[in-house]
Amino acid sequence: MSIKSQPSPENGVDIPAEPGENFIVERIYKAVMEQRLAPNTKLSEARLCETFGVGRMRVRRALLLLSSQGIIELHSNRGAYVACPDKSEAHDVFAARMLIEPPLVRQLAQGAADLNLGLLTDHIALEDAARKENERTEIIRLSGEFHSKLAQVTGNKFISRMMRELVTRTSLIVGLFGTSEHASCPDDEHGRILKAIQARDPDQAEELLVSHLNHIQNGLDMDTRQQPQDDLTAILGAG
Amino acid sequence: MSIKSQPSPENGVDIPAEPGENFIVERIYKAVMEQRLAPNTKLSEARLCETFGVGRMRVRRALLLLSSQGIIELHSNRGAYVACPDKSEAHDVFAARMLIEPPLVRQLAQGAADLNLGLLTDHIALEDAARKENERTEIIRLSGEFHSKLAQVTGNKFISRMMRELVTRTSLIVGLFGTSEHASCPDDEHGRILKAIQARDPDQAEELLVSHLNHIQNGLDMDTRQQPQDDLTAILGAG
DNA sequence: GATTTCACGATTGTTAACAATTTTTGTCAA
DNA sequence: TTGACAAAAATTGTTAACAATCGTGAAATC
Repeated sequence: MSIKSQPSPENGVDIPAEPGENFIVERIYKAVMEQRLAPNTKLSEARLCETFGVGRMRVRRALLLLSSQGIIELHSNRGAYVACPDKSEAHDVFAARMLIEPPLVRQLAQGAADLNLGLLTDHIALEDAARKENERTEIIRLSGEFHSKLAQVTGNKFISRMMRELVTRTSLIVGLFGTSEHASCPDDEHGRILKAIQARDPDQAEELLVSHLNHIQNGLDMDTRQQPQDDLTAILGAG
Repeated sequence: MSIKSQPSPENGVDIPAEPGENFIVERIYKAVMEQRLAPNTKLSEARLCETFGVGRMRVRRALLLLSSQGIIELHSNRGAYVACPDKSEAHDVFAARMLIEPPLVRQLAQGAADLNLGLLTDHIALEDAARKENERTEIIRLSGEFHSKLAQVTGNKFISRMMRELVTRTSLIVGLFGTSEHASCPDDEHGRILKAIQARDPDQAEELLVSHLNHIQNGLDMDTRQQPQDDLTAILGAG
């Protein structure tokens, strides 16, 4: 909301003078998306204050926003913890995605010519590059972002928000229950979905997407869990 | 989040000792849903403080939450205003609903037998009653809530949240651009949709829903606007 | 040795005063 | 009357001190 958080031009150093709450939200959001912040990790106010060099008010506002997005959970008098979806929530997330994404890609495949599919082709390129370089966190983040960008090309901000939330949640779930390393988004399925969209083939696009989502689900084992991280500054400071 | 906001048992009076931020959020949310709070109405902190008998902190937290749900907008140093969707946003809302709701009712019509459709039948009864009594605000609110409840019967909290947000936004839009009085949700279309669901007829359910949404859209005139309300205490105090 | 109790430290929740900004009001001149 | 300008009032943003709560660990008791 406020504009102060931008790095001011007269500021010689690269460090922004005053990170706004949006900055903090984005930083934590990104860390969660890249699975650098494990579920159940505690986010203490004091820690975040010194990490971002900000007063407690900003941190608290950021935490409230994050909790309203379901990224963290606030326990009264006990602090903020990275959300830790259970089996039932995981089921709901995939059910919601199965409901929304098929008609979404179908619509894209039928879509008007003025759709900016370049966003997606560029993204696939990024994914390929990251896979070649074997950059784990980058691969994970881009894997999720592809689905967000599917929504973005509709240009509809509500659809984008919904998908963003579902994808974030999925990232938490995969981090919690994922088994094999490549489970997040196998091979080049994204590329094939995009090709089906470009070929204006709604049926195939939908089919590819559905089996893609199934692959992700099948890579989950609902009985294994990770333990919480703890060195926040290292995790949030650089990213 | 906190539990304090419940009216305590030992409290003889009906007035809750300390309304939590959830209470404030719900109250304002409801006022918006019933179109008692017009778009662009200013919600000043001091006003809300005395209306709810609460400190400024609670009010600010509530406003932040409401803004994250898109119900109000926060302008830096200028305060909070009830969201005022423009033509483009209105288009996006209906596009999003057209994407989500058809597969949703389709799924309900195909749905497992354990779905709690009683929630919907009860709701239709309430709508009929309100229509008979000619209670304007009640009719408006129930009209929107029907669609929220469609999502609720899936038992999926993500789908419910999405629909709730879209329905709220729709209420703002209808309030802003709606022309005729009965435009909100014509006749007994909800009842017929429910019947199609009960009859396990996905095609008809979807068709009825799509035409229903079209009716709502057709009742809008994107060139007329209402002016802001101002007596907050009267509006929020009783509802 | 195990369990309960209590007190301390650490963390979160709240309040009130202060600072900064915007909006309004009043004045003066054209 | 209208417009610009300046002071004042009202409103929002921020900070820091204070209060309340929770977790931990030591001491005491069984």
